[in-house]
Amino acid sequence: MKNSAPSTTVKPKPAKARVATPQVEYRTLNPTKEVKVSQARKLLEADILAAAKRLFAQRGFGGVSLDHVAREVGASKQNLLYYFPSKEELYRRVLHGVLDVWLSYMDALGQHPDDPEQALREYIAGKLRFSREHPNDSRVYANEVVSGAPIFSAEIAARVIPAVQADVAILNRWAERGLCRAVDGRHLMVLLWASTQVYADWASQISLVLGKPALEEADFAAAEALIVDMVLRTVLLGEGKG
Amino acid sequence: MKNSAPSTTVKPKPAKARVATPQVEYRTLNPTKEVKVSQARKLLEADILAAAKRLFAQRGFGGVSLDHVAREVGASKQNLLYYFPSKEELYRRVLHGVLDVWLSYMDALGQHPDDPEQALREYIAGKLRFSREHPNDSRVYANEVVSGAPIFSAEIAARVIPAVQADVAILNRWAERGLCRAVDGRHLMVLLWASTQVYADWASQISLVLGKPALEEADFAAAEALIVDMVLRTVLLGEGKG
DNA sequence: TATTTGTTTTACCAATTGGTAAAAACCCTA
DNA sequence: TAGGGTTTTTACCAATTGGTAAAACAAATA
Repeated sequence: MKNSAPSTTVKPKPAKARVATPQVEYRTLNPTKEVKVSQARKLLEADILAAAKRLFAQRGFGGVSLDHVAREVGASKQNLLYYFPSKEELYRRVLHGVLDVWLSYMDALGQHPDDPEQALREYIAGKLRFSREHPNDSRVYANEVVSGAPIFSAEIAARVIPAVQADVAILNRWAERGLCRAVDGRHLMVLLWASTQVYADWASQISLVLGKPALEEADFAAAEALIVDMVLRTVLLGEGKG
Repeated sequence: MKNSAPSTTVKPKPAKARVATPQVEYRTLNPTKEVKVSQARKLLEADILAAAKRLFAQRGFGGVSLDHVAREVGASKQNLLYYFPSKEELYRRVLHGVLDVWLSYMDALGQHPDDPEQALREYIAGKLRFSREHPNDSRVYANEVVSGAPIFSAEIAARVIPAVQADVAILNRWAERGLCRAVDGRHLMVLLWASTQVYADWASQISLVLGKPALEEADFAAAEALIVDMVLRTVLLGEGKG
């Protein structure tokens, strides 16, 4: 637990294999060395961000210490602070990346301007793919929003809200053109977020409900089928009332 | 900020007005004194639990310090530790209360064994009422589940899962009796939780979407209308396919 | 090779963390 | 009013927190 002896013991952990998503421009070089040394340093930054994301997802901002993040990547806290000047700045950087990913899975509605069914199918599929492929991004986002978005409400207002409004506008245009039923687009969007992201954020409880240790692809497929079914029944024109 | 001078300065804050939900048995006494003194002491415990719930909801387990909770109710940390022997025990007590409330809003399905429509309407209405009336309960629960339920997975498995299974069984029986369509009840329950609790957990973002500082009753009514509409279209027998 | 630049380590820091021990104050009842 | 139980305060504690300063080390460049 406590390795405070400063000078005698050498740190045994040799900076751990770097496996994080790079996001750093590669130069093609000598393939014998896995990555150029200067490159490896740049990678450390991405590595720190990845570890921080994982920890923030699990324990929230207040539940994570810089030392914890640093040890996770085999660096010292002071070394981490060389790359990120403060804990809040690190968190902000993580959130920024999360928001990028979040938004990148959200642009399906505009891809099919004349086909509500196809657009909604792809939107739901994309959002569920986000939950499956980036559960920690989803959880970091959820943590921040549940906390009242103390750090990121401005960025959400600037980047998420316009995207939502665009989607709502598309829904309204479809309704005007008689391509679909008129529903409250804002609440529909909320419902789509909720019902898809819950498969990342609540994975622990859902797997208890399903009686298996972790969610599998078939579970996501079943969720997708149900959500698509519900949404299309509601939004598409049909024999029903209203 | 720092009031570490121990002996000279007397704490100015005189233990703050107690307004928490009592949950403590009252004896009817002399109404001139608001509550009997010994009663007030019992109230402190409920007060601590209420403050802790609020803080845990906002900042998660790791983001809350005992000192913070204690100062919120005008007591000292050591005094708090007299009532709750450790931070984890305090958290556990809060979670326990939250789970009680959560479950108490979940028993609507069995109330109408022969009327799926009415049962589902009331279930959705009840869950949305929970989000409106107990947003912090919902957020504490969400925080714990997002974190992977490290403390409470056993209790969830013991109390929540059976309740869900009972509800799923009811849905299946309805389908067998031809009262409704056959859907995957487990995923339907997940969807119901997600789409109702999101109005507590994501209130900050939803109010941004709706362009108002806080959610109003009309917003919950609109949400209820949409969710009920979607669920009934999907679950009830109708003209549609499937 | 010398120097500059970029990176990491060592050594600190004050404040806060959860928690303990015991003295003091309070309250009720005999 | 004296005693006993309950509650609160005072006084500590070691460990951890986020963060700073500067020395030491490594890399690229002149």
